[in-house]
Amino acid sequence: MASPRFLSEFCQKIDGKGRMSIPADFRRVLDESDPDRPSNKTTRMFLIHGSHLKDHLDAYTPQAMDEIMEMIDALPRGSRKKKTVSRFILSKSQEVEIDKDGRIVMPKERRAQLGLDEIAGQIMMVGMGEYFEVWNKDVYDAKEAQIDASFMEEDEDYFDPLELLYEDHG
Amino acid sequence: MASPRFLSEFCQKIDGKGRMSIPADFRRVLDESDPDRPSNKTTRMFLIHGSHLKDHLDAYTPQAMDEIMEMIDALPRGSRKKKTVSRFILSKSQEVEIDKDGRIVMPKERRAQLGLDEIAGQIMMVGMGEYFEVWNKDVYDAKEAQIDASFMEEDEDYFDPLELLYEDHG
DNA sequence: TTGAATTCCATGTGAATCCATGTCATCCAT
DNA sequence: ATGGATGACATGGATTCACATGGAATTCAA
Repeated sequence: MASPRFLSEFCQKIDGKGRMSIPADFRRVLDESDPDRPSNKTTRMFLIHGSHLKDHLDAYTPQAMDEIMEMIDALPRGSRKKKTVSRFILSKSQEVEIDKDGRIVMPKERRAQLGLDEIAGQIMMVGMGEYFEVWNKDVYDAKEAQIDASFMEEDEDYFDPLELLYEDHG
Repeated sequence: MASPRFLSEFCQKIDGKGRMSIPADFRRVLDESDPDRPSNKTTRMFLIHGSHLKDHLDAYTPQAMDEIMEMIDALPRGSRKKKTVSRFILSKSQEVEIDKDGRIVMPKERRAQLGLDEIAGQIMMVGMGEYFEVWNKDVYDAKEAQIDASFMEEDEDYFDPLELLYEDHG
């Protein structure tokens, strides 16, 4: 993957109709990752909400989603593995379009899942390189505090995630 | 790493809008580390602010950041390690551009984090070889005094950091 | 026909850009 | 050596523009 990556975090509002802006930085990544998209077509992305993700969604570029789907295709028909992956990924994915104002409409069921049903709230979008995560901001804040705490107590006074890249096993 | 390194410390002002000059010495390192950058594009750098850094930021060249990101790319999709590193590094990184006056705008949340919200203050930039650190000057001064003191008491009357380079395990 | 979803337009805020000033070191000519 | 010119660099102000977001208008579906 030499394409641009999703970096940083962005907090956006979601209104009662489920409309939310995709951060301009993320939009650029989505656009650039789909270079031969005809100019009359809008930018698209894929939302995954398999139960393994629990309390958030993953958002992928069409390109990355293609790669994943091709890897699934390559698994033998009828295999348990293929069925499991298909169940968790394919059946739990949906495509959404970005309108000319840079917004998507979050599907109703997703809003309910994130605890945003019928109310306007705050969405946190979290860059994870090849994809980004979509969270209810309140949930994310809590989760993050919890993760930070666990790493900090584990490693006492010193912890640097870069060191993980040089460990043998993980 | 054969590229030029970030050396020395520099103190600069940051204004109410978050604008701050990157020291000319550091700018040269950034420029030289990105030799095939098209001349129409401005110099860039990456700021990392993961919670492991606590009270400061790390600033990387695009080149160094690419190396890190490629190591992350190489990890398998869905693996715990990839997710952990992505969460601590990628979601806590942002690209900033250096304008033609040699300045960046420090993002608002970073200013808040460093305790520079809404006020003009002093920034300390500290060369660390491959990257440099960005501190609120007041915080840095305090921290440095504290670090110096701790090493001196720990090792009584003798301490030389160069010796660390020859220890077996660290 | 009525509610829901989609498209279009309006606007305020913050970011990017342009221009101007001041300061300091270096170089050159006197 | 001295004084002045030159240029690099840091920094301040002002203007322009992009973006997020709210609301209205229009289309679609039941």
